[in-house]
Amino acid sequence: MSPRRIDPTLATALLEAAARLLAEEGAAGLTTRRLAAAVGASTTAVYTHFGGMDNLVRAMVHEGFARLHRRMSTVRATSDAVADVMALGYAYRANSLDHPQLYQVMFGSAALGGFALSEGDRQHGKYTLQPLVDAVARATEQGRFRAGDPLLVAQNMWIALHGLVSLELGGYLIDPYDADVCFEAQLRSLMAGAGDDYEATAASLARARRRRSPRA
Amino acid sequence: MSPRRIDPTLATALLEAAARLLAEEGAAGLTTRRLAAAVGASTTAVYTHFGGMDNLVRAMVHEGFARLHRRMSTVRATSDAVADVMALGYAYRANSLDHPQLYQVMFGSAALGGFALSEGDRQHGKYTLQPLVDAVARATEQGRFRAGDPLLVAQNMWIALHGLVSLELGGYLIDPYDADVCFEAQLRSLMAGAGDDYEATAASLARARRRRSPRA
DNA sequence: GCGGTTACGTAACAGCGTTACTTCATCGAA
DNA sequence: TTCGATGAAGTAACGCTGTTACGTAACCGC
Repeated sequence: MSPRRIDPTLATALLEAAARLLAEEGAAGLTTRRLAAAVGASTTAVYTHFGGMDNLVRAMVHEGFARLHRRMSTVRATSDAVADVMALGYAYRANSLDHPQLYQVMFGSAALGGFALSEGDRQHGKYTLQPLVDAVARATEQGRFRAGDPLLVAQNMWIALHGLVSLELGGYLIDPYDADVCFEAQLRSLMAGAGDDYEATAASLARARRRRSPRA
Repeated sequence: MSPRRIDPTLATALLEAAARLLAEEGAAGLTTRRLAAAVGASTTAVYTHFGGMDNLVRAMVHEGFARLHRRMSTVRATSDAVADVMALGYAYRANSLDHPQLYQVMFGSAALGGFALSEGDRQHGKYTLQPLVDAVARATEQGRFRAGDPLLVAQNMWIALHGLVSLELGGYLIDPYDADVCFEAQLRSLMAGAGDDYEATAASLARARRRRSPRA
């Protein structure tokens, strides 16, 4: 086949095709050859533009973190900071469920060609967590959470949220209690663990639930 | 090479070699050919004994769950049920850190040839959680935890623990707070979230810490 | 118009899981 | 004691993977 001079940037086409392949067929379906076929190019395109499959995956992961951050940023601060924290939890989980395969790649739950996050990638993840840290700080100022470092509290909430999403996506939550039940129970437990009054959390949870974004 | 009639059971030799390969070189190092070379056999040995790579992995995962259950079962019930719960948390994390690669395979954090847990495998995981459910039930009876279904409470604790271990093994917990700090902070938060008095938890945590098993 | 750079395709290499097909050792029965 | 069956092992191949050496064609600055 003769060389083609069609796409303005084959790189973006590759990224879009990779995202589609990953979403539709999972990590196993994302191969250089299928990628090349999807954009009508050769497998070497991946190497000229990204230097290898792992760098392409890294670019996708960066985009995933950016989207997660965008999604978290849509949660506005209100006078009920605890509701804000839980609204962020809803946003986090909703984003993960909208892009399950990408989430599993982002957090290592799907090995993709020996891909591993670099130090810089982790800084990206830290940045993503910032809206939650802010909300926790405000909840602490409002006296709902007991005194403590908002970063540590937020990190522990994120850890628990990740555990839930990770096990939910892996299909480990079945039993009598499915992921929805576990999620709301965990939100209440997390707020109580941070110092909020158990009953006060219930009212905030109702507010947070009303603020759920309809779709990504 | 002529056929060999050496091993009493090549199946167990394969499993042992697989465990060693996985532990020493990670999921990427566990291939049929390297496995065959490790036991001095051909790749077809995997198929005659396990019917495929994924079934061999499944056998390893079952062994991993069994070992986790054994480890959890070494935590004895005491008069301080909250300390028991946290001691189980220590045991869970210690077992995971002793077998990090296996843990990541067990919970899907390392794709191994399209391996996926079956319904029966999940029942196995449920069985593993039982010691924690019992401890939570006793903490509830002792009035330390607020009234609620021990299974749901235990499941949420497990979810949070998995989140921590998963992110720790993936190298996501750096920052000012490393995994050790996050772990103990999370234990306190979890107990408080379940209804325990925040200060009472501190004393129980000290007891649980003293009970840590030295090694696997 | 021309030379250098860059982007791309072709073809190949090594390695992967998997699977016919063959060989050989063992065991039970006549 | 010999014979047939069973089953476990090896050999070789298929199709797939990521990756790379090499050739070629298009673009860009002069």
